[in-house]
Amino acid sequence: MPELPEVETTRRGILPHIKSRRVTKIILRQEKLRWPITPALAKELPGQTFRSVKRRGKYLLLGTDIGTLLIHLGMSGSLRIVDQKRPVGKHDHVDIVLDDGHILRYTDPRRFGCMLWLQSDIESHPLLRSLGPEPLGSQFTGVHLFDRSRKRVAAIKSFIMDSRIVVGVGNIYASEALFLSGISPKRAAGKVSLRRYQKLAECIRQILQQAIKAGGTTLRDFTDSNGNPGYFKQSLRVYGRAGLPCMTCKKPLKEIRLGQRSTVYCSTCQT
DNA sequence: ACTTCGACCTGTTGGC
DNA sequence: TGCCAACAGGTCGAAG
Repeated sequence: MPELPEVETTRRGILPHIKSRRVTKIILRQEKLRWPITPALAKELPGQTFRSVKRRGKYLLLGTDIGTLLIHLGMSGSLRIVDQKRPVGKHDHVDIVLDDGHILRYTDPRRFGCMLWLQSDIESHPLLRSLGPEPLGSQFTGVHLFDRSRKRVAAIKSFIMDSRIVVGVGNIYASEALFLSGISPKRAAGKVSLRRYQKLAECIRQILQQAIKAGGTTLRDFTDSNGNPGYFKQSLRVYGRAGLPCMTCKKPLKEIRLGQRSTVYCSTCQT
């Protein structure tokens, strides 16, 4: 489900509801996520007040005075603000009950997400330590992509989806950004010119910003923290459009697999 | 250091 | 209608 725009949409949605709110209790219905939810989390979070709600790549970082709650939504996770009367669904694994009676509810059918309690040096945590720059930050440039890609033979799509290179670019937006920049997803990362990487960096930034503005992409079930879908799906040019005409040249879009991910592109417009 | 691939899960879709 | 395989927005960690 969530790539960077969907995670950012979630962050913005929950921020006003949880900032400065104290956790009164936590209800664990299923602790087996990608990694198990630890007893330490259940023990230490109650009583704490959320001071900050940040994002690093696709990780959400909910800061308190004594630790940080790190949440990843995996492939199918979501966070919603609900009230206490809301019925509990099959995949509603965690409720974080707040002092105003609302609940921050974590739902995740596939359980690829995680919820970890971090104490001390967030930066050096193994999951965060090796992450590349934020695509919407000033560190992310065409020069950065060019420098990191020299001698690499992997397909450029796999390269830009590698979180050590740049965070937050998943299958949808990688496909879209490559279409916008006219680069074939199959091209070896190491054989792309600086000029083209500058264009690509610009397109990645642009597509992510537009998607955030639209509230993310809802394919089947993504909604923001209030239950509203995102409207970026209608702006997708290639993802999910295999066989349909290219919006530029009208030829049918092709579909291949790269790094086990389905990849749609235009073999005429992308070279 | 880089690349590939299996693994983790459930739900949906499409073919027969 | 049922069954089964394939696939889905992610990414870690082992192995080559």
